[in-house]
Amino acid sequence: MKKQKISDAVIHRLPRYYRHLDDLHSRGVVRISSNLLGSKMGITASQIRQDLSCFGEFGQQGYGYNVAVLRKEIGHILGVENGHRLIIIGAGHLGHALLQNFDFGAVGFQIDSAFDISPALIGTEIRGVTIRSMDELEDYVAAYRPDVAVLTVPQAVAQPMASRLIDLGIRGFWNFTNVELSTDTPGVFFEDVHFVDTLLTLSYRISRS
Amino acid sequence: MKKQKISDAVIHRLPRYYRHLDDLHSRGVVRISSNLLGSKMGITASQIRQDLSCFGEFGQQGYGYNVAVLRKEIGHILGVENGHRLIIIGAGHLGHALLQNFDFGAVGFQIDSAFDISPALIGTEIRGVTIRSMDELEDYVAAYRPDVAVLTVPQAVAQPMASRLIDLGIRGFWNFTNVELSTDTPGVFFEDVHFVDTLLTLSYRISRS
DNA sequence: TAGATTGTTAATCGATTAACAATC
DNA sequence: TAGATTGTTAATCGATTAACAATC
Repeated sequence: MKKQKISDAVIHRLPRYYRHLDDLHSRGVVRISSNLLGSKMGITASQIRQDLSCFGEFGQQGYGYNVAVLRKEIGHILGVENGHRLIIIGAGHLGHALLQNFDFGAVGFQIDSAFDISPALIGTEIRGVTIRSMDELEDYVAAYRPDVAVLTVPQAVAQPMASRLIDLGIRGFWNFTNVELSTDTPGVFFEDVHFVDTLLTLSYRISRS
Repeated sequence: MKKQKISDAVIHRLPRYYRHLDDLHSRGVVRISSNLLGSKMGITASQIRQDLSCFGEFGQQGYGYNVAVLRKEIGHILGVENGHRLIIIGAGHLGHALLQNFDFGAVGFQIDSAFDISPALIGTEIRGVTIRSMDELEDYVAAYRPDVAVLTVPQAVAQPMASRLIDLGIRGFWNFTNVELSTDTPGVFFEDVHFVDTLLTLSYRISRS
């Protein structure tokens, strides 16, 4: 096991490993070799072994990997057991859709609360999550200390809202606003879901084939 | 200008260039050097010039790049002028949110129609787009030949639905199902929006800081 | 034991950065 | 003209793949 800095390339493959192992696990597969997993995922066995070696030794010569064990280990590396707590900022159509469809629990997140400015939404409840007024944000975060904010607000208020939340101690942003956010505060992470970028990539590919 | 194969790394930076140039353009900036654009985007000037050289010569020595021109050129490379046509498969919460919030026109896409199986939705209209029954899919696609399908259906029906659409001639999938799709048909592209993966990446980062 | 498959080191490949002549 | 900045070639860096001894 090397303990050098983990590259972004490796980090971005971890969730994919987790997803595939979860799939194998739920289908009752007990063991898998790097070779088999690689062909299932369309990458080389070498890369899988190289990636995993950044974090430890999870396999066994002549046998391969125990699916349940490896799934658990990668889950641990990703922090799915840490019980991160999350608030949703903006309960419009997208926030609503995430609340309704997305299985936060399956990846170890717990939805604490949602916030919006619309009087029509405040006080209502979606899937057991109460929508609160943005005015309560300061008090709420101070009291319950959530870790992550899901940002689904209009572009114009994205950066000010992020800054406000960072001041309150939020350290992770799942950012759906299509605005690139920034901060001077160290230890704050932005994970952007840029819908536009992926659709443009698709446009590029179908335009030249 | 080199005309070798364009790497994925370059392709994935193109939408980002486009987004930043669009921003500069809308703010009235007329010219920009690779150096300035690089510091705005957090990448090196060298990389920008190297990337652009894959597609042509868009700058001028001693001057830099004309923002409007470069924006248009990259838009052209991405195919935003091609008027791609798109159908939405699954008009649940997520499909609904995309219809309501996402500016397809800004990236050169036109929403043709949406499809669902829910009788409560069929026949209704969202932002001028009619929701049709899935039963009409074959006739509709045969008649209007859309290019791309947005897939927001339950996981269980994702692959069969994709296969059905591929048989009808759909060549691009904007895939929100969290299922990895596949096909034997050449010239079909999948662009996945894996919510789970990005949230897990965020979990990883906040777990070790 | 023999076969299989790991973890790791070395080799290769590709992507990023640096340097600089060309030229606006 | 002099200064600025490109496009491109060369150098460096990092990531992927191959190879193989270790060993279950």
